Amino acid sequence: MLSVTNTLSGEREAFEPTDEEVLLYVCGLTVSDDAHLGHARVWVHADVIHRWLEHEGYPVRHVENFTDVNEKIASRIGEDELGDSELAVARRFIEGTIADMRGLNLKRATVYPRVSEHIPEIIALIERLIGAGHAYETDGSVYFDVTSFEEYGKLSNQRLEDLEAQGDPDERGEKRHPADFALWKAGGVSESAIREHEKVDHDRPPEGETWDSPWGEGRPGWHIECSAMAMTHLDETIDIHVGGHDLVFPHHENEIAQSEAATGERFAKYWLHTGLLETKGEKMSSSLGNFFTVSAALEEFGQNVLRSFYLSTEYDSNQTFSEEAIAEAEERFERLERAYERATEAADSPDARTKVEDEDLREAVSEAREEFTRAMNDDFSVRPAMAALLSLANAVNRHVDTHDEYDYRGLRRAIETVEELGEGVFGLSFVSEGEGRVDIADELVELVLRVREDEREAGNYERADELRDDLEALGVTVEDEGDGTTYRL
RNA sequence: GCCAAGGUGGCAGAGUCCGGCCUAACGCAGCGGCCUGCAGAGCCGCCCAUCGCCGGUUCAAAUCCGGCCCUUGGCUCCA
Repeated sequence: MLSVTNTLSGEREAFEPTDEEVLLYVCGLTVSDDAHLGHARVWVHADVIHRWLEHEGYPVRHVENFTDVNEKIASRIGEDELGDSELAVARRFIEGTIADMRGLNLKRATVYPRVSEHIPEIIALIERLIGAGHAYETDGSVYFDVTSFEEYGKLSNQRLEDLEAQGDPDERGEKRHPADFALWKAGGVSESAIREHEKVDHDRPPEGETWDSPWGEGRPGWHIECSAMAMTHLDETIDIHVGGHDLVFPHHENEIAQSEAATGERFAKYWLHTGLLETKGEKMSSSLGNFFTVSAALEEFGQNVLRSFYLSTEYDSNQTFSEEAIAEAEERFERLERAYERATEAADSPDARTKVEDEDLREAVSEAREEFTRAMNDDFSVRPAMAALLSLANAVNRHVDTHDEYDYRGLRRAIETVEELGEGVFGLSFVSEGEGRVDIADELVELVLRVREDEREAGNYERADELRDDLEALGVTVEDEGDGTTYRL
């Protein structure tokens, strides 16, 4: 039923996990800075994929790594209050990232492995590669020999000759082939990381971590960690590997090479790559400095609006971040939320009858479920799935608008559908955020509304409108209905 | 230069794999009506699309084939 677009084949393929449990690996963050909205885009889409798989009855084992050993992290040692060691700096950003993830209402991964805690596994994998003749040691560093893996380039459709031609001879150093990549790097952090470090005011040298290995003191290369951690926490063959499009080459290409060279097994069955987030035609990235951090965005827009924003484009397309796009995402979410609230209120009201049956409403519910399922099974097509929920919202509104007595069962089905799909699969939540404060706020708002009602009854509409405007300025939207006044925080 | 993805209404964005239900979804913006003291929300309706360009296949193409133009991403740390 479910089909996914596999970067490896470039085609849509039927999804068939190896075992009952789906093994999902998400290429996580290098924690050298606060996470930005581009990272969150991957998280939310991976989260929806995870949720949909579970909804369809697949148990999911979800592994998402934190890269806590990296030159960039080391270069920030001693900066501000970040910490006085590479791992301390990393820990500080991991904490922030976990908070961001919670703020976005992501389902927890099964494991969040860290590179620094998998050095023995990494070393073992490198030894295995050397033993199999796929890697060589020079001066305490170990490189993967790309010419030893005949399928090298199969993910990104690169040919070794092309890669060789474009390689800068000066950068080749001790590598046999320009595309060879480091599995293990001798010594501490590089010169460039030290220079980067010295640009800022520091009181300590950028002493990155080093570990003992059969080749002497050193640090793991960038790509090997993912292979080692995926194999440790999942298996030698995983089902789904998710990551940003910018990782296809060289990162994922190298992961395939080193993993498959070592095990002789296919590393990942399905490679899913998420599109990048852009601002004004440029990708959002730490190095370009054009980013919006997740925590700032959560503060400003809230988790529902952000999720709604990400869900307005398919996972594999690029998306542009703009104020207008956020505003539209907010409208979409609120349209759904209002309908949900209306349905709840109508179902709970005395006008709801179990003997009333509105065929249109009930049909709309089953159509929405069918369409949502069809869309999600078609490579997680989130946008048409959202359209299905919005069509259901329309049917709910129409039902409530045109009936004096409500179809209780029909409304319940609509509510359950929105809860199951909108909340359960899309991870939206149709309750006011910050519920803790709502209790007293509610009473205060109601108090003001009673005053306003008196003014209205007395015909003092000017005064009533003033009160409404003042409430609006505080973030409370007041709406008069035929049978009373409602408000939203 | 090499590799990949994409060009659909004012905006955004499905549909393209499996040609016809596409007279092109959902939404935002705009316009009209209903409702309403007004506004908002909601409902109903409308406006806006030679589906990048050229050629081909076909009874039939946004969808298939060929060529061209343009945009974005990767080839260096990157989600």
